[in-house]
Amino acid sequence: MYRTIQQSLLARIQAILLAKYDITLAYLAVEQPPTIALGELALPVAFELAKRLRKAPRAIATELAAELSSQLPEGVASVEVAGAGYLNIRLDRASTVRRIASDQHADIGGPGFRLVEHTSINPNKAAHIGHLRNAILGDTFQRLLRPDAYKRGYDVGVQNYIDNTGVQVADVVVGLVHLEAKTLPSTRQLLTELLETNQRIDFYCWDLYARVSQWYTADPDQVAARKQIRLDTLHALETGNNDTAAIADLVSTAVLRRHLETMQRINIEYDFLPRESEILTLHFWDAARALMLEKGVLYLETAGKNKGCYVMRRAGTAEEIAVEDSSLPDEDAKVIVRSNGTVTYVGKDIAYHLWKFGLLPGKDFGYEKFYEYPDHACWISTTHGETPHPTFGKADAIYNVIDSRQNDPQNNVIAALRGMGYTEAADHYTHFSYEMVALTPRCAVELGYTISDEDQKKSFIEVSGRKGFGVKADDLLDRLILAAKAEVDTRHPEIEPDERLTIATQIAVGALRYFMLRFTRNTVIAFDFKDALSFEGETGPYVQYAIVRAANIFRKANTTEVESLSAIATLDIESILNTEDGTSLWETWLLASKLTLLIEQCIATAEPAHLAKYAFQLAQQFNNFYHRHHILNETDPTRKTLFLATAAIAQRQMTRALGYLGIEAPPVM
RNA sequence: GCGCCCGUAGCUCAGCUGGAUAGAGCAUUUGGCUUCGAACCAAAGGGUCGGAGGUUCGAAUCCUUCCGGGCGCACCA
Repeated sequence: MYRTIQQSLLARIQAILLAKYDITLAYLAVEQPPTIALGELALPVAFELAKRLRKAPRAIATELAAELSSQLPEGVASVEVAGAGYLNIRLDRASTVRRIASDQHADIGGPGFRLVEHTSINPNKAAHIGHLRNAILGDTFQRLLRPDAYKRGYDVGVQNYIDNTGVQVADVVVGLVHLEAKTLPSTRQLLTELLETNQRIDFYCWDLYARVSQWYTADPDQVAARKQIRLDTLHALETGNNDTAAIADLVSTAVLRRHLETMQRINIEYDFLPRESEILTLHFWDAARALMLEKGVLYLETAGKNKGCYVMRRAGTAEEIAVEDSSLPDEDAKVIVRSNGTVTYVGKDIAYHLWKFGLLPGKDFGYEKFYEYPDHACWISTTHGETPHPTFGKADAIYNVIDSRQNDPQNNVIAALRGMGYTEAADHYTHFSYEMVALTPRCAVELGYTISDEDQKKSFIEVSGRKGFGVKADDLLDRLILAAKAEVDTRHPEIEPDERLTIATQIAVGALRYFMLRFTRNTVIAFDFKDALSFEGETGPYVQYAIVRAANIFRKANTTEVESLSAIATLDIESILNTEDGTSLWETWLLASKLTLLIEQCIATAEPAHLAKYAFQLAQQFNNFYHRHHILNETDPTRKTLFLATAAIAQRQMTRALGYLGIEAPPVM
């Protein structure tokens, strides 16, 4: 509702500016005054115009106020000039509250297919907390975009890229074959055994991957030979149709399945899993290469250190330097095809992204169902595939949730698209970048790792799959559930154990998802169990608890949220809202009405943290209200009805906000 | 050396495309459960917004420069 009022107000101001001064502003700032006593909205537009109109800001503001007052937009009670020239807007509290109660709000959405890629864990080890941040960011963003009961939304596809033929998978295959002496049949047997004994294959690989990484360099005499084994294994995976590739496929598919299970525990689902193996075998690169050559982005280097390679001008380098005005080779160019004819990672990524935008002529994946969720299936790429199948490429906009260390490669892909003339695609390519999750030295010690004196002094230490150094996602979740379960057990011994576990899980997921979302994307998270396991203060459970409290009120009052909200339609709430006491109620309504605004902001800035903050603030506001007014004991019937409606609106919007964060509200806790 | 990011209260972080008196959580101190559940609320202390210039009516926010820290800069993925 707040957004609706903002929009109509801005439209009026623009109309006035045009009519009175013949001015059109591309952007009009709206803020909220520092205190509600000054009003609900503030426009600093008079400052902006002061120079252009050669007038004092206050004089301009006075003129604008007069124009606005002659015909106030709906819901606006008064306009006044304040400070050095602010235009402060006061809303009609009662009518606005009624509109909020009837759930009027601006819509969000539009045409076009948007592709969100997130998670993309190498299928060679267990997911860790860094992967959790990625997946939670991506999933939350996807929820903000997707159509739902609250908004029209956008058509969205969620995909999780699987690098099943890369070095990381090759490494565990080397481990299985050369450290564990596994063959294809015995690998198959191992998988069955692990499954039957309820062991996690991804955990098994976690240790094996760390072991094999050390093994490569453990014996100085063997370094060259072992490096060769690694390369041969990688080559076998890329070629396919051999036992080594079959082992890789078995293991990576089993690990992938585990990743999907882990993510499902925290309410994350996918639509499609494109795999690198299909990008190779379906020859996406060949089509991309032809296109890049045709567009002149890719060229054969004939001199210098990159002689014999196909290269591309690196992102960010000035165009003047690169053009062939000088006979000197561009030494800084990015190699796309090596002198031995094989394609690099960035080359494959360019092909893949051409496909995402539907720009790769004659190429598409085969598709088959891979994993069933309660209300939809997740598809995976294959060479042949089933028909019919959904369409996943041909996106109008894409969001790649990839950590900031991949900044340069991502920019190279964008530069390639732009260089090929696909400016639309390049403009709608968002690298949804975020900083890593590291461990505090204290946390590392707590986990039993020995750390150097140098690391001890740092504020955080980077995790490393190669060293087996990190916190596994499932382990963290298990610990969170255990801690939440202990609380629920003592608070609610009367509830059935199964239900207590369900509630504990909801709380654990709430704590985890909120923890990952409360930091803005470019903040490095220094992970510590003490903070992550907290259920108090600025946490997910704090918001969940506020919702539970509200729900308890309706249970005891023997009414519902919907009834309470409709009950105020015919009541005289003006007299209450316009008192000093009513101001705190009004502030709760005002904040509750900002949900749409926040969602729009999060989408525009690709920053879900704002919504997490909002959910917390709303819960704080509600808790304050809860303590100030004892709702069920209220004797004045009008006041009681308004109190109930206030609790209802807070509950409704908190529940919605948490929903977008992927957090459920437990019935009790 | 080049590129990107960060530096705000004791600690961890917000600060909405520049706006009115810089805010939260944790920690510390104090007060509040016979009430709709205290996973809560209220209050207090705590700030040269890394330093210095500049732009502006106005700067934590934009520009320049310096200091400190992180991450990238492969014919690896």
